[in-house]
Amino acid sequence: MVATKKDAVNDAANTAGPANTASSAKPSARERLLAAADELFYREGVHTVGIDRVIEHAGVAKASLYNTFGSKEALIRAYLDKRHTSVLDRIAVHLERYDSPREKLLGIFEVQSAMFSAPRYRGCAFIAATAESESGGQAEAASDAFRAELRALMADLAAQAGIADAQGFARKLHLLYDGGSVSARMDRDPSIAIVAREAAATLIDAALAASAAAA
Amino acid sequence: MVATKKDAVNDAANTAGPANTASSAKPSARERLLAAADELFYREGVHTVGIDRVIEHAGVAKASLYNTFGSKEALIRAYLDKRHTSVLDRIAVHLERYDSPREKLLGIFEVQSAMFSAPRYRGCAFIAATAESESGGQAEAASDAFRAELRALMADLAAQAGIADAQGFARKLHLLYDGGSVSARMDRDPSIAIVAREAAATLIDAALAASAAAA
DNA sequence: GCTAGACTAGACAGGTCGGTCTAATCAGGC
DNA sequence: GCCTGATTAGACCGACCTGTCTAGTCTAGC
Repeated sequence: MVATKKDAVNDAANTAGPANTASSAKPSARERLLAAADELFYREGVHTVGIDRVIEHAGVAKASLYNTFGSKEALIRAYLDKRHTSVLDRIAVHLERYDSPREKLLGIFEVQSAMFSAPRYRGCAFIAATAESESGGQAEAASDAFRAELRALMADLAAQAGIADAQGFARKLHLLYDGGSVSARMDRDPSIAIVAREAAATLIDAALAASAAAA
Repeated sequence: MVATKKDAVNDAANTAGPANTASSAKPSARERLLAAADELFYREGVHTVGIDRVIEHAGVAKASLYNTFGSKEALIRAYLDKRHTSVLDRIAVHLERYDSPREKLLGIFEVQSAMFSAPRYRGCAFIAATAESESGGQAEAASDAFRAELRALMADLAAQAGIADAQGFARKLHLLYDGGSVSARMDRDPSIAIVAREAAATLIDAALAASAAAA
Protein backbone atom coordinates (compact mmCIF):
# COMPACT_ATOMS: atom_id res chain seq x y z
CA MET A 1 0.00 0.00 0.00
CA VAL A 2 2.76 2.37 -0.94
CA ALA A 3 0.91 4.19 -3.72
CA THR A 4 -1.92 4.84 -1.26
CA LYS A 5 -4.97 3.97 -3.26
CA LYS A 6 -5.67 4.61 -6.91
CA ASP A 7 -6.42 7.34 -9.47
CA ALA A 8 -3.78 9.88 -8.43
CA VAL A 9 -4.28 13.12 -10.27
CA ASN A 10 -0.60 14.00 -10.28
CA ASP A 11 0.44 14.84 -13.82
CA ALA A 12 4.12 15.20 -12.98
CA ALA A 13 6.41 16.16 -10.19
CA ASN A 14 5.55 19.75 -9.48
CA THR A 15 8.03 22.59 -9.34
CA ALA A 16 8.24 23.43 -5.66
CA GLY A 17 6.94 22.07 -2.40
CA PRO A 18 7.98 21.64 1.22
CA ALA A 19 8.38 17.87 1.00
CA ASN A 20 9.00 17.22 -2.67
CA THR A 21 12.10 18.76 -4.04
CA ALA A 22 12.78 17.49 -7.53
CA SER A 23 11.82 14.40 -9.51
CA SER A 24 11.26 11.44 -7.13
CA ALA A 25 7.90 9.70 -6.92
CA LYS A 26 5.03 10.56 -4.65
CA PRO A 27 3.73 14.11 -4.50
CA SER A 28 2.90 15.48 -1.10
CA ALA A 29 -0.62 15.48 0.26
CA ARG A 30 -0.78 19.19 -0.37
CA GLU A 31 0.02 18.78 -4.04
CA ARG A 32 -2.40 15.94 -4.54
CA LEU A 33 -5.14 17.91 -2.81
CA LEU A 34 -4.49 20.93 -4.99
CA ALA A 35 -4.55 18.84 -8.14
CA ALA A 36 -7.80 17.16 -7.15
CA ALA A 37 -9.35 20.48 -6.15
CA ASP A 38 -8.29 22.04 -9.42
CA GLU A 39 -9.90 19.29 -11.42
CA LEU A 40 -13.11 18.85 -9.44
CA PHE A 41 -13.76 22.45 -8.44
CA TYR A 42 -13.23 23.63 -11.99
CA ARG A 43 -15.29 20.90 -13.60
CA GLU A 44 -18.26 20.90 -11.26
CA GLY A 45 -18.05 24.06 -9.18
CA VAL A 46 -16.63 24.86 -5.78
CA HIS A 47 -20.01 24.65 -4.09
CA THR A 48 -21.24 21.46 -5.72
CA VAL A 49 -18.14 19.44 -4.95
CA GLY A 50 -17.87 18.39 -1.32
CA ILE A 51 -14.82 17.75 0.78
CA ASP A 52 -15.35 14.01 0.62
CA ARG A 53 -15.15 14.02 -3.15
CA VAL A 54 -11.91 15.99 -3.08
CA ILE A 55 -10.11 13.80 -0.59
CA GLU A 56 -11.28 10.64 -2.31
CA HIS A 57 -10.01 11.90 -5.65
CA ALA A 58 -6.72 12.99 -4.11
CA GLY A 59 -6.30 9.71 -2.24
CA VAL A 60 -5.78 11.58 1.00
CA ALA A 61 -7.30 11.49 4.45
CA LYS A 62 -9.71 14.17 5.54
CA ALA A 63 -7.49 15.12 8.45
CA SER A 64 -4.64 15.84 6.04
CA LEU A 65 -6.81 18.36 4.26
CA TYR A 66 -7.66 20.18 7.45
CA ASN A 67 -4.11 20.00 8.76
CA THR A 68 -2.83 21.46 5.50
CA PHE A 69 -5.42 24.05 4.56
CA GLY A 70 -7.60 24.49 7.61
CA SER A 71 -10.92 24.88 5.83
CA LYS A 72 -12.66 24.34 2.54
CA GLU A 73 -12.61 28.04 1.81
CA ALA A 74 -8.83 28.10 2.21
CA LEU A 75 -8.57 25.22 -0.23
CA ILE A 76 -10.73 27.14 -2.69
CA ARG A 77 -8.47 30.11 -2.26
CA ALA A 78 -5.40 28.00 -2.95
CA TYR A 79 -7.09 26.53 -6.02
CA LEU A 80 -7.84 30.00 -7.38
CA ASP A 81 -4.35 31.26 -6.61
CA LYS A 82 -2.95 28.37 -8.57
CA ARG A 83 -5.19 29.28 -11.51
CA HIS A 84 -4.06 32.86 -11.17
CA THR A 85 -0.39 32.10 -11.62
CA SER A 86 -0.90 29.43 -14.25
CA VAL A 87 -3.05 31.62 -16.51
CA LEU A 88 -0.84 34.67 -16.19
CA ASP A 89 2.28 32.60 -16.70
CA ARG A 90 0.79 31.09 -19.79
CA ILE A 91 0.03 34.53 -21.15
CA ALA A 92 3.52 35.80 -20.31
CA VAL A 93 5.17 32.89 -22.08
CA HIS A 94 3.06 33.33 -25.18
CA LEU A 95 3.71 37.07 -25.40
CA GLU A 96 7.47 36.53 -25.43
CA ARG A 97 7.33 35.65 -29.11
CA TYR A 98 6.14 39.14 -30.04
CA ASP A 99 8.02 42.38 -30.08
CA SER A 100 5.41 45.08 -30.61
CA PRO A 101 2.98 45.98 -27.83
CA ARG A 102 0.12 45.75 -30.32
CA GLU A 103 0.95 42.15 -31.13
CA LYS A 104 1.32 41.37 -27.45
CA LEU A 105 -2.13 42.78 -26.72
CA LEU A 106 -3.63 40.64 -29.45
CA GLY A 107 -1.59 37.71 -28.17
CA ILE A 108 -3.64 37.70 -24.98
CA PHE A 109 -6.66 36.67 -27.02
CA GLU A 110 -4.62 34.00 -28.75
CA VAL A 111 -3.99 32.45 -25.36
CA GLN A 112 -7.72 32.61 -24.74
CA SER A 113 -8.31 30.82 -27.98
CA ALA A 114 -6.05 27.99 -26.89
CA MET A 115 -7.74 27.78 -23.50
CA PHE A 116 -11.23 27.73 -24.99
CA SER A 117 -10.24 24.86 -27.24
CA ALA A 118 -8.99 22.73 -24.37
CA PRO A 119 -11.00 19.51 -24.12
CA ARG A 120 -12.70 20.41 -20.86
CA TYR A 121 -12.95 24.17 -20.88
CA ARG A 122 -15.73 25.23 -18.56
CA GLY A 123 -15.37 29.00 -18.45
CA CYS A 124 -13.34 31.35 -16.32
CA ALA A 125 -12.68 29.82 -12.90
CA PHE A 126 -12.94 33.18 -11.18
CA ILE A 127 -16.29 34.08 -12.72
CA ALA A 128 -17.65 30.70 -11.71
CA ALA A 129 -16.22 30.69 -8.21
CA THR A 130 -17.45 34.16 -7.32
CA ALA A 131 -20.87 33.38 -8.76
CA GLU A 132 -21.09 30.48 -6.31
CA SER A 133 -19.61 32.20 -3.28
CA GLU A 134 -20.86 34.99 -1.12
CA SER A 135 -19.36 38.39 -1.65
CA GLY A 136 -16.59 39.41 0.68
CA GLY A 137 -15.09 35.92 0.80
CA GLN A 138 -11.84 34.46 -0.36
CA ALA A 139 -13.10 33.81 -3.88
CA GLU A 140 -13.80 37.48 -4.35
CA ALA A 141 -10.40 38.44 -3.00
CA ALA A 142 -8.65 35.99 -5.30
CA SER A 143 -10.66 37.29 -8.28
CA ASP A 144 -9.82 40.87 -7.47
CA ALA A 145 -6.14 40.04 -7.44
CA PHE A 146 -6.30 38.17 -10.72
CA ARG A 147 -8.32 40.83 -12.48
CA ALA A 148 -6.12 43.66 -11.25
CA GLU A 149 -2.98 41.96 -12.51
CA LEU A 150 -4.46 41.14 -15.90
CA ARG A 151 -5.76 44.65 -16.33
CA ALA A 152 -2.42 46.13 -15.31
CA LEU A 153 -0.77 44.06 -18.00
CA MET A 154 -3.23 45.33 -20.57
CA ALA A 155 -2.79 48.92 -19.46
CA ASP A 156 0.99 48.60 -19.53
CA LEU A 157 0.99 47.23 -23.06
CA ALA A 158 -1.52 49.83 -24.20
CA ALA A 159 0.70 52.60 -22.86
CA GLN A 160 3.71 51.09 -24.63
CA ALA A 161 1.70 50.98 -27.84
CA GLY A 162 1.15 54.71 -27.57
CA ILE A 163 -2.50 54.78 -26.59
CA ALA A 164 -3.29 57.99 -24.74
CA ASP A 165 -5.65 56.79 -22.02
CA ALA A 166 -4.10 53.41 -21.39
CA GLN A 167 -5.99 52.74 -18.19
CA GLY A 168 -9.32 53.50 -19.80
CA PHE A 169 -8.47 51.49 -22.86
CA ALA A 170 -7.53 48.49 -20.77
CA ARG A 171 -11.10 48.43 -19.47
CA LYS A 172 -12.33 47.96 -23.04
CA LEU A 173 -9.99 45.09 -23.74
CA HIS A 174 -10.94 43.53 -20.43
CA LEU A 175 -14.57 43.67 -21.56
CA LEU A 176 -13.68 41.61 -24.59
CA TYR A 177 -11.67 39.21 -22.48
CA ASP A 178 -14.51 38.64 -20.01
CA GLY A 179 -17.06 38.44 -22.77
CA GLY A 180 -15.01 35.78 -24.48
CA SER A 181 -14.82 33.68 -21.32
CA VAL A 182 -18.58 33.88 -20.87
CA SER A 183 -19.48 33.29 -24.49
CA ALA A 184 -17.14 30.36 -24.91
CA ARG A 185 -18.77 28.59 -22.00
CA MET A 186 -22.41 29.54 -22.40
CA ASP A 187 -22.54 29.14 -26.16
CA ARG A 188 -20.12 26.18 -26.15
CA ASP A 189 -18.22 28.04 -28.85
CA PRO A 190 -14.41 28.23 -28.62
CA SER A 191 -14.21 30.19 -31.86
CA ILE A 192 -15.45 33.28 -30.08
CA ALA A 193 -11.84 34.00 -29.14
CA ILE A 194 -11.08 34.76 -32.78
CA VAL A 195 -13.98 37.20 -32.85
CA ALA A 196 -12.69 38.80 -29.66
CA ARG A 197 -9.22 39.16 -31.17
CA GLU A 198 -10.71 40.85 -34.25
CA ALA A 199 -12.72 43.25 -32.13
CA ALA A 200 -9.63 43.98 -30.04
CA ALA A 201 -7.67 44.81 -33.18
CA THR A 202 -10.39 47.22 -34.29
CA LEU A 203 -10.43 48.94 -30.91
CA ILE A 204 -6.63 49.16 -30.77
CA ASP A 205 -6.36 50.71 -34.20
CA ALA A 206 -9.13 53.18 -33.48
CA ALA A 207 -7.46 54.18 -30.21
CA LEU A 208 -4.10 54.54 -31.92
CA ALA A 209 -5.62 56.72 -34.63
CA ALA A 210 -7.34 58.89 -32.04
CA SER A 211 -4.14 59.22 -30.00
CA ALA A 212 -2.16 60.16 -33.09
CA ALA A 213 -4.74 62.75 -34.13
CA ALA A 214 -4.70 64.33 -30.68
CA ALA A 215 -0.93 64.61 -30.66
CA MET B 1 -54.60 35.80 10.17
CA VAL B 2 -55.81 37.04 6.85
CA ALA B 3 -52.50 38.39 5.57
CA THR B 4 -50.89 35.03 6.27
CA LYS B 5 -47.72 35.99 8.06
CA LYS B 6 -45.40 38.86 7.34
CA ASP B 7 -42.88 40.29 4.90
CA ALA B 8 -44.74 39.68 1.63
CA VAL B 9 -42.51 40.36 -1.33
CA ASN B 10 -45.37 41.45 -3.57
CA ASP B 11 -44.46 44.82 -5.05
CA ALA B 12 -47.80 45.30 -6.76
CA ALA B 13 -50.62 43.36 -8.31
CA ASN B 14 -49.00 41.56 -11.19
CA THR B 15 -50.26 41.59 -14.75
CA ALA B 16 -51.70 38.15 -15.27
CA GLY B 17 -52.41 35.08 -13.23
CA PRO B 18 -54.95 32.31 -12.86
CA ALA B 19 -56.34 33.53 -9.56
CA ASN B 20 -55.51 37.22 -9.50
CA THR B 21 -57.07 39.23 -12.28
CA ALA B 22 -56.59 42.92 -11.64
CA SER B 23 -56.02 45.07 -8.56
CA SER B 24 -57.51 43.34 -5.48
CA ALA B 25 -55.24 42.30 -2.63
CA LYS B 26 -53.46 39.03 -2.15
CA PRO B 27 -51.30 37.60 -4.93
CA SER B 28 -51.53 33.91 -5.58
CA ALA B 29 -49.08 31.47 -4.08
CA ARG B 30 -47.47 31.15 -7.51
CA GLU B 31 -46.82 34.85 -7.75
CA ARG B 32 -45.48 35.13 -4.25
CA LEU B 33 -43.20 32.16 -4.85
CA LEU B 34 -41.87 33.66 -8.06
CA ALA B 35 -41.26 37.00 -6.39
CA ALA B 36 -39.44 35.37 -3.49
CA ALA B 37 -37.42 33.16 -5.83
CA ASP B 38 -36.48 36.15 -7.95
CA GLU B 39 -35.23 38.05 -4.97
CA LEU B 40 -33.42 35.26 -3.13
CA PHE B 41 -32.08 33.29 -6.08
CA TYR B 42 -30.72 36.42 -7.65
CA ARG B 43 -29.24 37.81 -4.48
CA GLU B 44 -27.63 34.67 -3.09
CA GLY B 45 -27.61 32.12 -5.89
CA VAL B 46 -29.93 29.32 -6.91
CA HIS B 47 -27.80 26.68 -5.24
CA THR B 48 -27.17 28.44 -1.96
CA VAL B 49 -30.79 29.30 -1.29
CA GLY B 50 -32.83 26.34 -0.12
CA ILE B 51 -36.48 25.61 -0.58
CA ASP B 52 -37.21 26.43 3.04
CA ARG B 53 -35.83 29.93 2.62
CA VAL B 54 -37.97 30.52 -0.44
CA ILE B 55 -41.24 29.39 1.07
CA GLU B 56 -40.58 31.27 4.27
CA HIS B 57 -39.87 34.47 2.35
CA ALA B 58 -42.93 33.94 0.18
CA GLY B 59 -45.12 33.15 3.17
CA VAL B 60 -46.29 29.97 1.53
CA ALA B 61 -46.44 26.31 2.49
CA LYS B 62 -43.97 23.85 1.07
CA ALA B 63 -46.74 21.78 -0.45
CA SER B 64 -47.88 24.80 -2.44
CA LEU B 65 -44.47 25.08 -4.05
CA TYR B 66 -44.46 21.44 -5.10
CA ASN B 67 -48.07 21.54 -6.24
CA THR B 68 -47.37 24.60 -8.35
CA PHE B 69 -43.93 23.97 -9.78
CA GLY B 70 -43.16 20.33 -9.09
CA SER B 71 -39.47 20.72 -8.26
CA LYS B 72 -36.85 23.24 -7.33
CA GLU B 73 -35.35 23.08 -10.78
CA ALA B 74 -38.71 23.98 -12.32
CA LEU B 75 -38.91 26.96 -9.99
CA ILE B 76 -35.43 28.02 -11.08
CA ARG B 77 -36.54 27.71 -14.68
CA ALA B 78 -39.58 29.87 -14.02
CA TYR B 79 -37.40 32.42 -12.26
CA LEU B 80 -35.04 32.59 -15.25
CA ASP B 81 -37.90 32.80 -17.73
CA LYS B 82 -39.26 35.74 -15.80
CA ARG B 83 -35.86 37.42 -15.99
CA HIS B 84 -35.75 36.65 -19.70
CA THR B 85 -38.95 38.49 -20.51
CA SER B 86 -38.36 41.35 -18.09
CA VAL B 87 -34.89 42.15 -19.43
CA LEU B 88 -35.86 41.90 -23.09
CA ASP B 89 -39.03 43.90 -22.49
CA ARG B 90 -37.01 46.57 -20.77
CA ILE B 91 -34.67 46.74 -23.74
CA ALA B 92 -37.54 46.86 -26.22
CA VAL B 93 -39.22 49.70 -24.36
CA HIS B 94 -36.01 51.71 -24.21
CA LEU B 95 -35.22 51.26 -27.89
CA GLU B 96 -38.59 52.67 -28.90
CA ARG B 97 -37.28 56.19 -28.37
CA TYR B 98 -34.73 55.82 -31.16
CA ASP B 99 -35.23 55.74 -34.90
CA SER B 100 -31.90 54.70 -36.34
CA PRO B 101 -30.62 51.13 -35.94
CA ARG B 102 -27.28 52.49 -34.80
CA GLU B 103 -28.88 54.36 -31.92
CA LYS B 104 -30.93 51.30 -31.04
CA LEU B 105 -27.82 49.14 -30.88
CA LEU B 106 -26.17 51.62 -28.55
CA GLY B 107 -29.40 51.83 -26.59
CA ILE B 108 -28.95 48.23 -25.48
CA PHE B 109 -25.90 49.30 -23.52
CA GLU B 110 -27.84 52.20 -22.03
CA VAL B 111 -30.26 49.69 -20.59
CA GLN B 112 -27.30 47.81 -19.18
CA SER B 113 -26.07 51.01 -17.59
CA ALA B 114 -29.39 51.44 -15.82
CA MET B 115 -29.40 47.82 -14.67
CA PHE B 116 -25.84 48.01 -13.35
CA SER B 117 -26.74 51.07 -11.32
CA ALA B 118 -29.68 49.37 -9.63
CA PRO B 119 -29.13 49.22 -5.87
CA ARG B 120 -28.70 45.47 -5.71
CA TYR B 121 -27.21 44.51 -9.04
CA ARG B 122 -25.41 41.21 -8.70
CA GLY B 123 -24.52 40.36 -12.27
CA CYS B 124 -26.31 38.55 -15.07
CA ALA B 125 -28.76 36.03 -13.62
CA PHE B 126 -28.09 33.59 -16.45
CA ILE B 127 -24.34 33.62 -16.06
CA ALA B 128 -24.73 33.04 -12.34
CA ALA B 129 -27.36 30.33 -12.61
CA THR B 130 -25.50 28.31 -15.22
CA ALA B 131 -22.28 28.62 -13.23
CA GLU B 132 -24.06 27.00 -10.29
CA SER B 133 -25.96 24.34 -12.22
CA GLU B 134 -24.83 21.30 -14.08
CA SER B 135 -24.74 21.52 -17.84
CA GLY B 136 -27.70 20.08 -19.69
CA GLY B 137 -30.19 21.29 -17.11
CA GLN B 138 -32.98 23.81 -17.15
CA ALA B 139 -30.70 26.73 -16.33
CA GLU B 140 -28.67 26.06 -19.44
CA ALA B 141 -31.79 25.77 -21.58
CA ALA B 142 -33.16 29.03 -20.23
CA SER B 143 -29.84 30.75 -20.86
CA ASP B 144 -29.66 29.45 -24.39
CA ALA B 145 -33.08 30.88 -25.12
CA PHE B 146 -32.25 34.24 -23.62
CA ARG B 147 -28.93 34.54 -25.38
CA ALA B 148 -30.35 33.50 -28.74
CA GLU B 149 -33.08 36.11 -28.58
CA LEU B 150 -30.73 38.88 -27.51
CA ARG B 151 -28.27 38.02 -30.23
CA ALA B 152 -31.03 37.87 -32.82
CA LEU B 153 -32.05 41.36 -31.82
CA MET B 154 -28.49 42.57 -32.23
CA ALA B 155 -28.11 40.88 -35.60
CA ASP B 156 -31.41 42.28 -36.82
CA LEU B 157 -30.46 45.82 -35.87
CA ALA B 158 -26.97 45.41 -37.34
CA ALA B 159 -28.50 44.29 -40.64
CA GLN B 160 -30.84 47.27 -40.63
CA ALA B 161 -27.88 49.54 -39.99
CA GLY B 162 -26.27 48.25 -43.15
CA ILE B 163 -23.54 46.10 -41.67
CA ALA B 164 -22.53 43.39 -44.11
CA ASP B 165 -22.00 40.38 -41.85
CA ALA B 166 -24.73 41.14 -39.34
CA GLN B 167 -24.62 37.73 -37.66
CA GLY B 168 -20.89 37.88 -37.17
CA PHE B 169 -21.06 41.43 -35.95
CA ALA B 170 -23.71 40.55 -33.40
CA ARG B 171 -21.21 38.19 -31.81
CA LYS B 172 -18.87 41.12 -31.20
CA LEU B 173 -21.55 43.23 -29.58
CA HIS B 174 -22.61 40.26 -27.50
CA LEU B 175 -19.01 40.03 -26.26
CA LEU B 176 -19.24 43.57 -24.98
CA TYR B 177 -22.61 42.88 -23.41
CA ASP B 178 -21.37 39.81 -21.56
CA GLY B 179 -18.16 41.51 -20.58
CA GLY B 180 -20.13 44.38 -19.13
CA SER B 181 -22.25 42.06 -17.01
CA VAL B 182 -19.17 40.35 -15.64
CA SER B 183 -17.14 43.48 -15.06
CA ALA B 184 -19.97 45.33 -13.37
CA ARG B 185 -20.35 42.54 -10.85
CA MET B 186 -16.77 41.47 -10.27
CA ASP B 187 -15.28 44.94 -10.19
CA ARG B 188 -18.33 46.44 -8.46
CA ASP B 189 -18.24 49.10 -11.15
CA PRO B 190 -21.51 50.14 -12.84
CA SER B 191 -19.74 52.71 -14.99
CA ILE B 192 -18.34 49.94 -17.15
CA ALA B 193 -21.55 50.13 -19.18
CA ILE B 194 -20.49 53.52 -20.50
CA VAL B 195 -17.18 52.03 -21.56
CA ALA B 196 -19.01 49.20 -23.27
CA ARG B 197 -21.22 51.65 -25.13
CA GLU B 198 -18.16 53.57 -26.35
CA ALA B 199 -16.50 50.39 -27.53
CA ALA B 200 -19.72 49.36 -29.26
CA ALA B 201 -19.85 52.68 -31.08
CA THR B 202 -16.27 52.22 -32.27
CA LEU B 203 -17.02 48.72 -33.54
CA ILE B 204 -20.23 49.81 -35.25
CA ASP B 205 -18.57 52.68 -37.06
CA ALA B 206 -15.67 50.50 -38.15
CA ALA B 207 -18.06 47.86 -39.45
CA LEU B 208 -20.11 50.47 -41.30
CA ALA B 209 -17.01 51.91 -42.90
CA ALA B 210 -15.85 48.45 -43.94
CA SER B 211 -19.26 47.59 -45.36
CA ALA B 212 -19.39 50.87 -47.29
CA ALA B 213 -15.89 50.34 -48.67
CA ALA B 214 -16.77 46.84 -49.82
CA ALA B 215 -19.91 48.03 -51.62
C1' DG C 1 -75.03 24.94 4.44
C1' DC C 2 -72.20 22.16 1.56
C1' DT C 3 -68.61 20.83 -1.36
C1' DA C 4 -64.23 21.31 -4.09
C1' DG C 5 -59.95 23.03 -4.51
C1' DA C 6 -56.36 25.94 -3.02
C1' DC C 7 -53.87 26.58 0.80
C1' DT C 8 -51.81 26.05 5.58
C1' DA C 9 -48.25 24.05 9.24
C1' DG C 10 -45.12 20.90 10.12
C1' DA C 11 -43.30 16.14 10.83
C1' DC C 12 -40.63 13.03 8.38
C1' DA C 13 -37.28 10.44 5.32
C1' DG C 14 -32.86 9.75 3.24
C1' DG C 15 -28.96 12.02 1.99
C1' DT C 16 -24.99 15.35 1.99
C1' DC C 17 -22.64 19.06 3.93
C1' DG C 18 -18.21 21.00 6.53
C1' DG C 19 -15.62 19.94 10.26
C1' DT C 20 -13.77 17.33 14.57
C1' DC C 21 -11.88 13.54 16.66
C1' DT C 22 -9.91 8.90 17.79
C1' DA C 23 -6.86 5.42 16.96
C1' DA C 24 -3.79 3.08 14.15
C1' DT C 25 0.08 3.05 10.80
C1' DC C 26 4.14 4.56 8.54
C1' DA C 27 8.99 6.59 7.66
C1' DG C 28 13.16 8.63 9.12
C1' DG C 29 16.53 10.33 12.73
C1' DC C 30 18.62 9.19 16.95
C1' DG D 1 14.91 -0.32 19.42
C1' DC D 2 12.53 3.98 19.99
C1' DC D 3 10.60 8.24 19.44
C1' DT D 4 8.43 11.91 16.62
C1' DG D 5 5.64 13.82 13.30
C1' DA D 6 3.08 13.10 9.25
C1' DT D 7 -0.41 10.40 7.43
C1' DT D 8 -4.06 6.99 7.31
C1' DA D 9 -9.27 5.24 7.74
C1' DG D 10 -13.36 6.18 9.31
C1' DA D 11 -16.84 7.16 13.05
C1' DC D 12 -19.23 10.98 14.55
C1' DC D 13 -21.58 15.68 15.06
C1' DG D 14 -25.08 19.13 14.11
C1' DA D 15 -26.85 21.45 10.35
C1' DC D 16 -28.99 21.63 6.07
C1' DC D 17 -30.71 19.73 1.71
C1' DT D 18 -34.91 18.24 -1.58
C1' DG D 19 -38.96 16.11 -1.57
C1' DT D 20 -43.17 13.48 0.51
C1' DC D 21 -46.88 13.10 3.35
C1' DT D 22 -50.59 13.87 6.83
C1' DA D 23 -54.01 16.56 8.51
C1' DG D 24 -56.40 20.59 9.08
C1' DT D 25 -58.13 25.48 7.43
C1' DC D 26 -59.89 28.92 4.39
C1' DT D 27 -62.78 30.56 0.59
C1' DA D 28 -65.73 30.77 -3.59
C1' DG D 29 -69.58 28.90 -6.07
C1' DC D 30 -73.76 26.60 -5.90
